[in-house]
Amino acid sequence: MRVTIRQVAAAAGVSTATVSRVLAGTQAVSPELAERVRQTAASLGYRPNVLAQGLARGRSGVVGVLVPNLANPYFNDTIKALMHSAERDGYRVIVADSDERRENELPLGESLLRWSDGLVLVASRAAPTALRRLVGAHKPVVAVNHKPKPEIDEFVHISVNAYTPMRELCRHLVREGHRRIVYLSGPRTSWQSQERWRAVRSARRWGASVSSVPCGGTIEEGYAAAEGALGEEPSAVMAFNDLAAFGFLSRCGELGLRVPEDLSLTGFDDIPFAQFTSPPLTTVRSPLADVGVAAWQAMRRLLDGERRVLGMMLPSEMVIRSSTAPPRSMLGGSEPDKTTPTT
Amino acid sequence: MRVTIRQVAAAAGVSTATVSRVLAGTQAVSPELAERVRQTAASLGYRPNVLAQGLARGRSGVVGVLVPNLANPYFNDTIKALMHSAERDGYRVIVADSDERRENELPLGESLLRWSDGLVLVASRAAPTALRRLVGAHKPVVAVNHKPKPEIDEFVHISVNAYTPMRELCRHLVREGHRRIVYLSGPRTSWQSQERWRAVRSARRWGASVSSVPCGGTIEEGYAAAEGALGEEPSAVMAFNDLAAFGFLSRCGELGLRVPEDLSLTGFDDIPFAQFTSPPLTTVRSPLADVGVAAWQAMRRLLDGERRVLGMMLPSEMVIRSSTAPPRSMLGGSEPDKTTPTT
DNA sequence: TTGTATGCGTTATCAA
DNA sequence: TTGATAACGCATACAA
Repeated sequence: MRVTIRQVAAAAGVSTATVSRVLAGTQAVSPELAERVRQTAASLGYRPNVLAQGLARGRSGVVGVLVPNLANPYFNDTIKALMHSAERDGYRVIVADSDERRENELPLGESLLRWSDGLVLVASRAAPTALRRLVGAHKPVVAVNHKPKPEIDEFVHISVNAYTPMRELCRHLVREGHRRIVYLSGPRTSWQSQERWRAVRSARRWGASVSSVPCGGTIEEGYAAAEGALGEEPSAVMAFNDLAAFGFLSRCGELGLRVPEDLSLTGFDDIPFAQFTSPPLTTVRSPLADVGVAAWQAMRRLLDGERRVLGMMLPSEMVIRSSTAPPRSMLGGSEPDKTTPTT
Repeated sequence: MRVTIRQVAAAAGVSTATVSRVLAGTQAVSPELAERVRQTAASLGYRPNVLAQGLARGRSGVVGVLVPNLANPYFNDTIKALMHSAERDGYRVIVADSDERRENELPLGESLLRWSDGLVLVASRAAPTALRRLVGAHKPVVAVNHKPKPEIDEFVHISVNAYTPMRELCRHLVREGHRRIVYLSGPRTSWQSQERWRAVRSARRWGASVSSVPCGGTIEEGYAAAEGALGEEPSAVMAFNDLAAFGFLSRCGELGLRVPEDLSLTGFDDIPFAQFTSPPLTTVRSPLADVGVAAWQAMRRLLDGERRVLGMMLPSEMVIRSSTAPPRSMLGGSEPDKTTPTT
């Protein structure tokens, strides 16, 4: 059996209470005693039993994180930042993966809450009733990139502002001459996808015709959605995220379509490999790590008992690379915007 | 406060012992009583406190997983499979990320072990002394893709046989006519990288000249290593993994080198996007999910107290796609690159 | 400042 | 089959 606090107390000739106080630093102990306790604890290699600590303290020192899909690089940076932030504060993270199935979220969330002091829901697609039950556990819940629900205001929202940069990106495309834009939509229940589509629709006011094609957020779905989207004969395609854009790009290559010569393409997130595709992807840079850090800070405050913890809307910005360019009609044709002609 | 076993016992008019027995199913209880207990437990929404359970049982129902880098897609599928397998057996997974720094492994591993009943080390680069300390906790340790250490045989190994398919891939390249092969090596302390390089070296017996260029396992490192590797004037480049291959490929595009016309390129792992690059990547398919499942099965057995749990060496296979082709020298013969100059 | 004693919520041992 | 009750290892209110 492992060495317990009792053995340390015995070896140091003090009570278990003193050992506990010294090691947790919760109360003042005379320097000599403290030193002696620390010495013997170290020499015995004593490690407090976290389960017993948790039981006695009423909190486990663990937080749960629920993501739709661990295999999506998009979530990795966020989780990583969250995890490291939590680690620095002495917390451990347990994670679960709902496999993009909203019906998994409630049971998994409840399971996580049994182990943890709080729950971080990333890009949750859970129904309001499910969320209500999760919140009902009376433990802090932080929602990342989740649609704000006025009717359940008991959790803190950390979100990325997708609308503004996405709209800016549309504006950019329109300025370059694109008039026919297709949006490859993400998971149906994804709030972020709705926001991005809302932004794309706004391009109508600049005179573009836009439509939405069901797709998803994976490489495979982007690949599969390509032909349908091309049927709409767009000059620019805006994918829900970089993964879908990448799958789409791959299919374009097979079909002999060149990007950006024949077609402009944009993604979203700016995951690490977005700048390494051929051509490098025009996209929107999501502050992935910042989101993780912000989520932890909010969680930390909630765990510390703060009443009003405010949510955040983090900014993101357009990143123009080489997968977008003026459409062919602009290049050949009647030479509309004469950028070069000096005469 | 949450509802405890005592309240359920009171409401059902039985002892806490009976409630525990019914819900855990550890001992026979008369059907009527059992039913009554179940009813009241359900109606009260009783959930056993996992911390108290863990303390009383002497095990937490949690296993720890330590990976070098959570952001590497390579690990995602493995972790995901491991996690889901563990979930099915009622276990939760806590994960930590060493950020590719071997000095982080010991502290993180020890931290994980405090919470968990066992530890899975994925692609560990820890020093033998560190491993010895981890094993010293007397909890099961499963090592995934770690160099077998004869001197510490107290943990079970689950590995992928990289040597055989990598060698086969070399043979394939040589048969296609490649005589000058460069290997982009992975992390220095990675056993898998050593195995793969050992396989590449074996190409010497087929008459090829091979050399190794320091690189790493990330897109960025593959990108950065490109120019140095090209300096060796190889006709084929074999990257440590798909990520490095992808970075390399990206740089080639910038330098105006076409793959596979000017240069053949291979990866390793067959991560999801390998088939979507342009051109699709020739690589070796690592059974990522299978590794996760096998690691859990081994861990499960160890947790159940089995004495001799055997390790496994999982096979992997070469996947030929379009990033490899016979070198130009084979195509043109004595007419090296007369593609344009007609005169 | 230090020690004593109780509680945290379950499981498991022992009697009945 | 069921019920008291002692662990499990630690934290803390209370006393000294």
